[in-house]
Formats: sequence, C-alpha cells, structure tokens
Amino acid sequence: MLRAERTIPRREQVPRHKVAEPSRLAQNGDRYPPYNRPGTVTHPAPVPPAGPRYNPAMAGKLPETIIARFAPSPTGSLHVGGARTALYNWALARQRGGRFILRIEDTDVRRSTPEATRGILRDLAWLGIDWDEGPDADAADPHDLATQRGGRGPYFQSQRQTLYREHLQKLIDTGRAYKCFKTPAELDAQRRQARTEGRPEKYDPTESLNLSREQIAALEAEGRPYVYRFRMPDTDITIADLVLGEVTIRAEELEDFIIFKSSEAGGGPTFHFANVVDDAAMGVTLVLRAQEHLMNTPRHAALFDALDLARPAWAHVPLIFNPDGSKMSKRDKAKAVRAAAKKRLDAEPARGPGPAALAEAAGQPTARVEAFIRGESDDLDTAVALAGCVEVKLPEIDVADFRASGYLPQVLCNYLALLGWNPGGDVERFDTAFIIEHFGIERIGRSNARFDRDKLFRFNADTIAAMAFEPFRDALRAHFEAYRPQLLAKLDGNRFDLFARAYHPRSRTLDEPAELARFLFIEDEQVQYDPKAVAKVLRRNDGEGLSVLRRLEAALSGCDDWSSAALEACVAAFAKEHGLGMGKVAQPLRVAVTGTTVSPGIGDTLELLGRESTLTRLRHCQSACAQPA
RNA sequence: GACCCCUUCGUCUAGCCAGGUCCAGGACGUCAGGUUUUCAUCCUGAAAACACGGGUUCGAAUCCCGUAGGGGUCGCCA
Repeated sequence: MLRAERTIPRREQVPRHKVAEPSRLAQNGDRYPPYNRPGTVTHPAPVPPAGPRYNPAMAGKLPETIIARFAPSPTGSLHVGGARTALYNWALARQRGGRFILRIEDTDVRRSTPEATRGILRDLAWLGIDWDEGPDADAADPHDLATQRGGRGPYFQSQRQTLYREHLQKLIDTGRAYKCFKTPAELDAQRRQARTEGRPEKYDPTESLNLSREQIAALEAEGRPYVYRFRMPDTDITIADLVLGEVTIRAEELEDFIIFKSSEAGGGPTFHFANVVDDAAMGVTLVLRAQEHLMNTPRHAALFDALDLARPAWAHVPLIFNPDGSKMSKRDKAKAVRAAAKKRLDAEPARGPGPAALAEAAGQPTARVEAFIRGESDDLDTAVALAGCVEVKLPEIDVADFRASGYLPQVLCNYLALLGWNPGGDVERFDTAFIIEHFGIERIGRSNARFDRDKLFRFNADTIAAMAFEPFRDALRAHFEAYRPQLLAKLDGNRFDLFARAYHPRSRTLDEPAELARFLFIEDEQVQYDPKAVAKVLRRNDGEGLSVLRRLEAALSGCDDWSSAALEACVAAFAKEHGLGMGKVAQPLRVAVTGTTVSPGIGDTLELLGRESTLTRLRHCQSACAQPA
C-alpha cells in the first residue's frame, strides 16, 4: 500500500485559500469538457452575497434578454485579452438564458486568414466556451455555409456584403453617407499641415459635400477611387456604458469617418460599419468589449441612430498588460528571444562568428537572424527557431501558448475571470459553472490589470493537485497526444498510468512531466551525470555513495517483484539493514539511474525505468563515476 | 498635443454607492523558520498599500474640488 500513500494528490488538507463551492448550475455537466466539470474544485467556502458595490453602471441598464457576441478578427491567434472578453460575454449569455454569437470580422481581406479563424475556434472550444450561433469548430471548412449554425448567418462578414450595401444605400438616401475622393496621401498632408498650424486635425467634409453631381461623375470617369464617409451629427454624443457610466463626447470632437473602403483598398465596409450593421441584424443587445473601443463607440452610436436601429447596451472592460506595464503582444516573444540571443552573443564573443553560428544552429539565413537581433524584424518564425538555440522559453501570450505550456482550460478561465472581475469577498478559486452563476457587470473593475503568470501558475498547480487521478491522467494523455507524441510513444500500455501516477504529485502544468522525466526517454548509455550531484552524493565521504551502489546492486538484482511498492520496500529494508537513513540510499541510487538528484519516489523511478535499465545504469554509473585515483 | 478612461500592499483585488466596526482583509509573489529520501508539496510566521494637496464632517480609503501619474484613442486595422 506504499504506492497508494505516495500517489494521493499532494493536497490532503483543506487548502489555505478559499475555494468556491461547486455550483448548482454545474449539475448538468454535459456542456463542459470532462476536466471542466465541477468536482475538480471541491472544498466548500462561503460565497458572500454579491452585494452590488457602487458602480456608475447605473447609468445604463443590462438588457432583459442578453444577446451577446464575440467578434474576433481572424488576423492572428486568440489573445488572452480576447479570451477574457469572450468569457465575459459567454458567461452573461449563459447566466441569463440568452444567446452567445460568434461572428468572424474578416473585413480586412488582406490580413484575415482561414488558419487564424480555425485557431480561434479551436482555442475557444478548448476553453469550454461554446456558441449558439456561428461557424462550426469541427467543420472541414468553417466558411462552408451549410456547416454554420444559427438563423442569422452567415457568420463571416466577408459573406454578408449585400447587407452592407443595402444599409449603405439607406444612408446615401438619407444624405448621411457621401463620396469622398481624397487620397490617403492628401489627407495625411492636410493633417500634418493642421498640426503645424496648431489647428485641430479634423476631417473637413465641406469640399466633398459640395461636389456637384457632374463633378462626381467626372471624377469617377477619370477612375479616381473614392470612399464613403458617414456624416456625423453635430451634437454631443453620450453613451451609457455599463462599466464606466455615462461618457459624453462633444460634437466638435467627432468627425466624419469612412464606412466603405475604396476600390484600391479592396472595397467593402470598414469595421465600424459592418460591426454596427451586423449587431443590429443579429439582434445583439449587449456589446461587451475591450476599452480600446471606447472612442469608437460614439461613431457606432451615431450609426445606429442614423440607421434608425436600437442601440445595444455597451460595456467596456479594462485592458490586460504585461507585468512591466507594457502592452501584451506577440512582439514580446521576439523581445524575449532577442534579449537571450544578445546575452548569449555577449557572453561568448570569442567562440565562433557569432550571429552566423546562431543562424546556422537555428537553420535560418544569417541576414535574417542579424536583422532580428538588431531589432529590425520581429518575425515570429525566426524567434521560434532561435528560441530553441538560446534556450529561452517564449512568454505565453495567446491562449494556444498557455495550452501548449500545460495549463488547464478551467484554470485559465478562472484566472482570466479574476483579472478585472471578482465575485466579492475572498473567493478566488472557482470553476466555469461558478462564473456563469455569479458573473455580473456591476463587479467589473475599471482599471487596467497586469497579467501575473506566477499567480496563474499557482492556480494551475493547485488545481492539478486537487484533481483525482483519472481526470489528471486523461488530461495528461491528451496533452501528450497533442504536444509530446514522441514521448507518449515510449510509454506503452499501463506504463503511461504508472508515469502519470508518479508525476501527478509533482506536476504543476501538464507539460512539466515531459521536462522532468527526460531520464526516462534516453538510452542507458546516454545518461549524463551531473558533476555536482556526483560529487555530493556519490564521492563525498570517501565514496560513501559509490559503495552503497555496489552493495545495492546485489540487493536489487535479487528483487523478484519489480513493482514500485516492492522496490521501495527493498530499498528501505536495505537502508535499515545498513543502519543508513533513506536519503543515504535513495539519493545515490537516483543519481545512478537518472544522472541527477531529482526524480519521482525511488520505487516509482525504478519501476518506470524497468529492471534491465536500472541494473545497467547502476553498473554504468559505478564505472563512469568512480573515485578519481 | 487633443479627447476619453483610470488610481488601495511588488501584482490581482476586498472595502467605497448607504463616512465610524479599517492603526485597511484576502490571494499570488517575497522573506524567515519547520516537515519531507530528492524534486514538488505541506505547515507556521513576517514585511508590504488607501498617489498627492485642499475642502466637507465630530469623524474620510470611503463624499467634493484640484494636482500628479498611468492607460486608451486620434488608420481605407479591428
């Protein structure tokens, strides 16, 4: 029963931190992935009555029916900030029995890619965020109309052009949209001029507005490209934000903006226009998005008004930053690699031709690597290739990064929910069902937050510790299938179970076992003996450890039952017999078979390794680490 | 620069709307001890904040005004 004792999760006592009680909504667990079901969070803690704290949100009212949406643009991976926005929208829709729509805003034809769409769908699904309407995450081609769900599709803006045209026509008919033939270069020059003269850099519509029908026809005949601009009202615009309260922008701050791009830019609606038209067409009642959109909102409000459509409720959530206060972006990966590469080059100026050697090691053109290191390029592929050579771990930025690093989806949701919102009181650990039950806009904060990886890491570690064995094993297997297939292949049959048992208590992420168990995946001859470990554990005191190994070899080869429990017992008996502490025996053995002082319990380590490898390594070690003459 | 938003321990935050019970509570991190065959845990304890200045009040982290600082926006990107 030794094994049972050793393999129970680390946290036997009720944790110090308060953990939310599994919530009532959790009972219909089918909506969530297995690991997302309650039960992984078990210790009861009181949730204080969610006393609404003061919030100027009183300025706006949450709609009766929540029809929320998440509308990413498929120009990159799903960022944690985006994930949080999606989570908040989703939670509100689920809590109120509303609908949650996923709409892909691919109006930027140049930068949108199907791969990005696919990645976003995959990452949302992984987080346990599902949507009532939108593309199908499992479809061979999510763009395929037949696979999209919901009655108000299609859910790609590129597939809704007719609708935008119709609404544009309405604005033209009511005199709220007009053609503007100014080129970007002209506008830029005007802006610069205004700036040097100290005038406000506001677009002046008079010229375009005064164009006669004939003049317009002439310009078009010349083939001059034009955009459509929206005529802003000349009144102040107040928006009732659910998080920030009332925000008023004075009329003079407002300018006519482009709603339809020129043929040169690919035509079609701009974000502002498509966004508003679609929100209206899809019946969206709540627009909860990042605060960087706050200054767009007056434009959107004016557009709703001009189109005679009901404004949705707006809620602008604060932004998420790096611990150092900088904006969290993909560039951070390049920055981290650059810093490490520079350090490496500075440290070994004598060795090799520097950047060229690095480039070769990374399999990248030297010129590209040099440019990268000089900071002239932030190319992600170069960064990734280089990262392996300079031994730097890329910072996690996107949801996919955290997944690859072995974070649990429910933990990421938990942490993200907490970044900008809290249920009140001291409760910090909870599952998604709890979020659905308790989430509320009135408790969203109003100041920006910094992303604390340490805290997320601790949440993940504690959640893994609290998991029952089977869910942990299944999650670990799924992770290895996706990210460590070559290692998984070496863990046949119930050896994977044994592996999972041995590493469950020492895993803080699902990826840690892969790093920690290196010794398992190498050939017996490849074991590298850490000099410090050898000196301390084997050679010290006149080779005390080595002599233990000699005697241990005999004892172990006589062990018939090569199971963790029997091995543990065997080693313990040996220690007792020789009047040694367990450490005096287990440590030399550990160094002998792993090359380091770190591994799972000695019984697990030996069983995992197998009899043959253990004995081979034991002999090999004795000759390799013999006391120097 | 203009406009808008924000401001409690290093970080995320509770408390603020209904001022006293707050010499400000929790979490992560940090530090000091302890448990443990390594690792990872676990246990005990500690340091650590109301940005500043005015007001209102018997009393202000809480209400008002100002200052400073941080952030966002100012694209035919979203």
